[in-house]
Amino acid sequence: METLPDKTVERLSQYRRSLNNQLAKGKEHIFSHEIANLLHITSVQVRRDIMLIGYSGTLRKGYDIKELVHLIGVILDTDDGQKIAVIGMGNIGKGFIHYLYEKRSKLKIVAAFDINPEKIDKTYADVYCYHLDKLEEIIKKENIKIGIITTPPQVAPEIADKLANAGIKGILNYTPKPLSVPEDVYLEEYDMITSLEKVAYFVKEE
Amino acid sequence: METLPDKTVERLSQYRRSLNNQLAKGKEHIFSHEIANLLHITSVQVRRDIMLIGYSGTLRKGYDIKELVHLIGVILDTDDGQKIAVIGMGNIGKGFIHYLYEKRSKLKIVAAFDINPEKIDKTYADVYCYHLDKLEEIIKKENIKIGIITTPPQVAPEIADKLANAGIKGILNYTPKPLSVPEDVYLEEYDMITSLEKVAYFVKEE
DNA sequence: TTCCCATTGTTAAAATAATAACAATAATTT
DNA sequence: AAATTATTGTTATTATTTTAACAATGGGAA
Ligand SMILES: NC(=O)c1ccc[n+]([C@@H]2O[C@H](COP(=O)([O-])OP(=O)(O)OC[C@H]3O[C@@H](n4cnc5c(N)ncnc54)[C@H](O)[C@@H]3O)[C@@H](O)[C@H]2O)c1
Ligand SMILES: NC(=O)c1ccc[n+]([C@@H]2O[C@H](COP(=O)([O-])OP(=O)(O)OC[C@H]3O[C@@H](n4cnc5c(N)ncnc54)[C@H](O)[C@@H]3O)[C@@H](O)[C@H]2O)c1
Repeated sequence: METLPDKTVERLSQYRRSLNNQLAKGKEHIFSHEIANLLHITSVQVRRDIMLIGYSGTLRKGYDIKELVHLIGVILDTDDGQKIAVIGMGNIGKGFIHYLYEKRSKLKIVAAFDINPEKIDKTYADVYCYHLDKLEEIIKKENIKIGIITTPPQVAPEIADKLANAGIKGILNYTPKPLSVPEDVYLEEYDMITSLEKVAYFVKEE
Repeated sequence: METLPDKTVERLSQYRRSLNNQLAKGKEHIFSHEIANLLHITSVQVRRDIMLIGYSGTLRKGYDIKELVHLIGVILDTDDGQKIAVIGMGNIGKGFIHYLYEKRSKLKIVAAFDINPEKIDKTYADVYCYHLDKLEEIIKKENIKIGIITTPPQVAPEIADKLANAGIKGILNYTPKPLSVPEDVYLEEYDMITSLEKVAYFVKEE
């Protein structure tokens, strides 16, 4: 399949979560406008996204939730599940690990790294925390493909370099420091302060 | 000023942070392409954003950093600084408070709320944590206008209702539960798993 | 049966955002 | 002093994303 629009990919992830909730409640079919209500978007957008991934519902009955969840899985997940490392076991890093723990996601955090002796050689929700020096070794051995950076911002560029060298193919950067990565590494950055200042701006404009 | 594009607002916040870094390094003027490099975007975009906020640099000398930072402040900040409350003092809530602590931002977290007795009636980086029951009272008394929700997802809708009732005008929702709010409340939602699945998708597509 | 109507799937249009193009101009070089 | 260069500011173009429009269809009602 040719690559899907950025925003559609984001929504698919959200559809899946909501759909799984509905499945858990015993619902088997769902209409586009129902999905739309759950996510507070429009039903047109839902239908369009579903069209783009090549699924068809049945008229008057809507979409088969199980089938749709499965298809989203085919699109978003890899066959073997992608392995993830977290670098920086502070508030955010730990939060992430605990959050993913017990989620039945195909995405698995398999290693954590830090430099603080109090944090390393311990296990957090089944994830072992290594010293940063072991980064390359473990990433290669485990064939980890994605890294989440939750260190202090100053060291983020250095961590990004190390990750790229070790063969990581995707980085999620939670520090407010913008990073440069080689062309073949996909980079997603998120800055909480930006979100907050955005809210503040639009509140002010009312 | 007519409202700026969404994305421009996000970038202004980022410009300001980078510009302050440069100021701290003793730099007084900066070119559009320098700002662009810091943020890994194009210089055209920088110039366009700066045009939109009505600032002019001087040819060959670039932008006066201090002036630009000041103007971004005029746009993003309110006169008195906006007050913020955090609901849910877990990993993310605490992280946020510590992060904003000692930042010289006009945005001030002035109260936290939780229901866990171990968390309440304590102070975290100068922010006092109240029992959730006090929410409406404190928000009204302190004239808090923005709420950050970092509770478990199940209770998020209930918290959002309480916030809206108490007169909050902007909500930043970090739980994966989509919320509904009254028309006059600005809502920004962010879901870490969505970011992660997005990275995973684009890594897979390579 | 025949007609309505809810709902999908798809194409078309509009809105938003990013990029390119380029004119203007002030500093620097020749 | 003329030409060159670096840089801004702005308009035009292109790309992406969202929204609207509507034809198709099959279930249920009359
Ligand atoms: N931490 C992450 O990396 C991560 C990732 C994805 C999503 N999330 C989401 O972010 C949210 C917060 O995550 P976290 O790791 O900080 O969770 P956490 O469990 O550490 O913290 C939640 C806090 O909310 C409090 N709380 C519970 N019910 C409450 C109520 N009714 N009113 C007020 N406070 C209440 C709890 O006492 C606790 O202090 C969760 O919704 C989680 O799903 C977190
Ligand atoms: N927590 C928030 O709400 C929030 C908000 C905005 C931005 N941020 C950013 O997110 C990032 C993480 O925030 P946090 O609150 O989890 O920070 P934190 O200070 O709690 O955790 C940082 C962790 O990184 C480790 N570390 C330091 N240097 C390291 C290195 N070279 N290699 C590996 N690990 C190293 C530290 O030992 C610590 O465990 C920071 O960049 C922060 O600026 C956080």
